[in-house]
Amino acid sequence: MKRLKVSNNVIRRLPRYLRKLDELTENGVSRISSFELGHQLGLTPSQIRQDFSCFGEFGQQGYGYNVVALRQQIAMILGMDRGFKAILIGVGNIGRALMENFCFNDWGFELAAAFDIKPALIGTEYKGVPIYGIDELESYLAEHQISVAVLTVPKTVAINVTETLTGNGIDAIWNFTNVELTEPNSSTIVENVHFSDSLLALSYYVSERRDEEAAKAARAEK
Amino acid sequence: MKRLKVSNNVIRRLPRYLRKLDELTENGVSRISSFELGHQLGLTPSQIRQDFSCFGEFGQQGYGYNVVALRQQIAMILGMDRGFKAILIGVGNIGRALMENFCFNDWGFELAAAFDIKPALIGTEYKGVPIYGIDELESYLAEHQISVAVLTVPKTVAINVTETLTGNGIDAIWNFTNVELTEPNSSTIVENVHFSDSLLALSYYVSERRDEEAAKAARAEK
DNA sequence: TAGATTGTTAATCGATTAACAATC
DNA sequence: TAGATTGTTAATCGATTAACAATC
Repeated sequence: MKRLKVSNNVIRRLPRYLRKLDELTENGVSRISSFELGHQLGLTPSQIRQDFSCFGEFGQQGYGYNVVALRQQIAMILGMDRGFKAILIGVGNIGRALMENFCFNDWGFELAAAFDIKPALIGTEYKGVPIYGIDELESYLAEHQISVAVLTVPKTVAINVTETLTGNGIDAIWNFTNVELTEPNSSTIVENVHFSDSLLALSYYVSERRDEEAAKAARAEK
Repeated sequence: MKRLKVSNNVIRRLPRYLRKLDELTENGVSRISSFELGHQLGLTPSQIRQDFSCFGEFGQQGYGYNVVALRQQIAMILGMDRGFKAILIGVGNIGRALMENFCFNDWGFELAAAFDIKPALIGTEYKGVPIYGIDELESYLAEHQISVAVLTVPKTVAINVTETLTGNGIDAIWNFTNVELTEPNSSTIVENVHFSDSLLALSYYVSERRDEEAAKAARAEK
């Protein structure tokens, strides 16, 4: 029953497998080998089999993997069947964009409530989700079993709100602010979505390519 | 002059260093050792010195690193001083949220234009950025030197738009759609922002913790 | 049965950590 | 000068890849 700790690298690949399997299902593919799956994802067949073997035996020799069954296993591993509840803090632009476009249900989450400080928003609903005042947050958390807080507040209040969240039984924070919340002391799980980090990595690779091209051109001129 | 290829892991840490250094500057800290920087970021001093040494010698024995100077070096490594231009495709909720909230300039980018298919938007401006029709995209790319396309279109048209982009000299795509664009054939740089992958990783870690707690409780009961 | 493909063990490769001489 | 801390080389650790017996 006791499973060896699975490395973060493996965990980060699981959602990609899930998306690919969904895509295969959509296209009517019902079985796939580690060779073909690896090819489509840019991974080696070995790695794929190693990854899966962290959690059990999902394939069949000589056949491969059943796409639907494998998808379901991975969904379970990721906890998509647990009905985790989430709340969203900060109904600004990013908050609204998430409420409108991101389908929490598709990934096994229920967005139960949102919180903001703006009086005009409090008491209203947005996309079927009730919006409460930020001062009601503490009592709300006491009365409801909430796992995840989606943090979409302005930078300036992020630390403050985080303290309220961690102090009142939130398991994890999905952090969209630019603030680094990963404190060494806290036991709260933090998942950062730092747009800027992503863009800067892109920027590096574009720069690198430009330099390579420039070097090539310089060599050609001589 | 020729630098050994730097690993992706190192590149992904650079933006974190940058943010931390900005925070230190804000707090009036002007010098820092690899020991202290590592402590604040949850990394070993060794790793930090190794990372920097991929790009040069930025510290001083017995002193540490000058926060402002180091920040500037990292910014250059990431290409933040190159004035890369970007365009945004798809002025929906996510697109608008980015245009409103994400400060491209802060990270060295200029958002030069946006494109959409909706007639009501075409010809207007949003946050100072002109919006053109999607049919003008090809001629626009021919006339302007654009490095990066921010892809915030609906899933259904993502592939189509991508082909236009890659076929007309775009270096990189910052992909906010749920579609996996990393084609094995294309040479375009793709940086994916998959919200769902991030949330599912979070979901896994919450599940794991819940299981641990349940196991603990079960043991205590015996 | 023969061919295909798994799950797993062993080998390789790469990334992180430790150690230390150099030097501010 | 003495203490601190770098940059770098060597040692360790972990992740990926290769190989292959098991078996559908």
